[in-house]
Amino acid sequence: MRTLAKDLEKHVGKTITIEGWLHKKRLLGGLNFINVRDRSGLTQVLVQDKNEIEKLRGLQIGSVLSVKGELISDKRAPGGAEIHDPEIEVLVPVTDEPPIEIDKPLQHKSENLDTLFEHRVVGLRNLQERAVFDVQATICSSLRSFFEGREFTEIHTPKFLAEATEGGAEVFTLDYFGKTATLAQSPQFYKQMMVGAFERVYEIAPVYRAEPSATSRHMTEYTSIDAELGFIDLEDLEQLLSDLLGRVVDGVWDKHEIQLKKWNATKPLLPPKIPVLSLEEIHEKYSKATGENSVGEKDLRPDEERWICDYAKKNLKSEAVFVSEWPADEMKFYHKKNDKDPKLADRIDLLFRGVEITTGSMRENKYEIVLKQLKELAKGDPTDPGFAPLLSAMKYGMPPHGGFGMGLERLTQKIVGLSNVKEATLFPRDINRLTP
RNA sequence: GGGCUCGUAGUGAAGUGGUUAUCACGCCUCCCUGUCACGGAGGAGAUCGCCGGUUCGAACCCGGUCGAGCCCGCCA
Repeated sequence: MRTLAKDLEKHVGKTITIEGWLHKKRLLGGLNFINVRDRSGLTQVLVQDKNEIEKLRGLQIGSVLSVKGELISDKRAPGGAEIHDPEIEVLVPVTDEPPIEIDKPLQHKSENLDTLFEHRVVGLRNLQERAVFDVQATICSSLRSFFEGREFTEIHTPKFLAEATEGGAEVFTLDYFGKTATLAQSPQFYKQMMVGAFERVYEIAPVYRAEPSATSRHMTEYTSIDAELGFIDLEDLEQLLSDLLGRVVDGVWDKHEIQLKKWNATKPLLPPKIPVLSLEEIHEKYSKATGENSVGEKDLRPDEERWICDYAKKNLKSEAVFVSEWPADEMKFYHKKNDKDPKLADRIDLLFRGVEITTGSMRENKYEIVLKQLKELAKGDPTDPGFAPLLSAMKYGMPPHGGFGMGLERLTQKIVGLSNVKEATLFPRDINRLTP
């Protein structure tokens, strides 16, 4: 019967067996300490018997062990208890030195990220590396519980698509039994169509972008958190996102506070309602403060995104900020124009700690208008099998609806405080990397 | 797609023209009875990314090439 590191306190005084990976050796001569890692943490073992310590000679960190012995309470031991007089069985000996250190924090300098990713398989055994993905898993479970609590249905949409796309981002094309298929750059059309069936849907799944972007915030494959819901307006969407981000941050800090401290992460300042600033308002503030003139530009510069987040943290007590009032002539065909000012689109971007993590919008739900916008804005053919199903959903009754897409890795990156989105990605894919 | 920067033991770094290429971590051997970034002594490990050029002499200067990073554009 195997005991896990997290359950040690229940077994003090008993003989137990632990199984896991050799994580650290500290050989002092007569007294020798080894740490064994399992899924729940580390267990310290005190080895004094020369024959037992001899079994570990030449064994590298990562060797798989089974250790049987008496669990003794001792306040000098990390965790308050340790195994004494062990009988060690080496299940899998490892003799090759690991290519990357796994028993102390790794450096994350940007120049050396390549090494980190090249040896990801072994590097993730490092507890501090792994913590990033424990946090990411909690982000996902918090999201699922948030969405379930609000009666969203989780859906799974296809990633192979016919050629027509929403425009904007570049798409990958591939041979599909003689036809050309594309990889989904977002579940946009599908989640909208499913509002007609479920009213509220969400999906957490990979999307693919063929943009030749080599930056610290772009990848060719990333995980998109997509949600779409009917019978709402733009303010409802803002409040939903405010609640969601707050819930995720609370969930993560409740569960991983100790690990986050090791990353020097601080809990983000987030008010119950994230402040909203218009695009033009931000341009004006930025231009006035920096002397760089961005007034009239149809998007935010990366530097502007960083600047306005600093501004919001200092002046609005929020490390997230919504950007509203985007120009309608730059919008996607499925976006909805503002009722009062048709020069504007009902779109909001969510900036968090200097980077855009979300784009959300109200969608045009009237069949004739979507049809018109498709032709004019996307130069799309309504009979194209890529567009026809969406139009069909509109034709047969779609309520006012809206939704958003959020980058899971960017969110993880900003919560942990990493400088490159790839550090928050298990096996990153970018224009230069397809392995491991 | 444009611009800038960087490739030196397994890992991270120092070395800006002079012949045995330096340091730290890791690894190996020995010593060490409370370690927890253990400590001490010794040792192994590098055709200085690759190709060519300049030079009496190149890790260092020049050209090319391959690889990587950052910024911009674009996006989540």
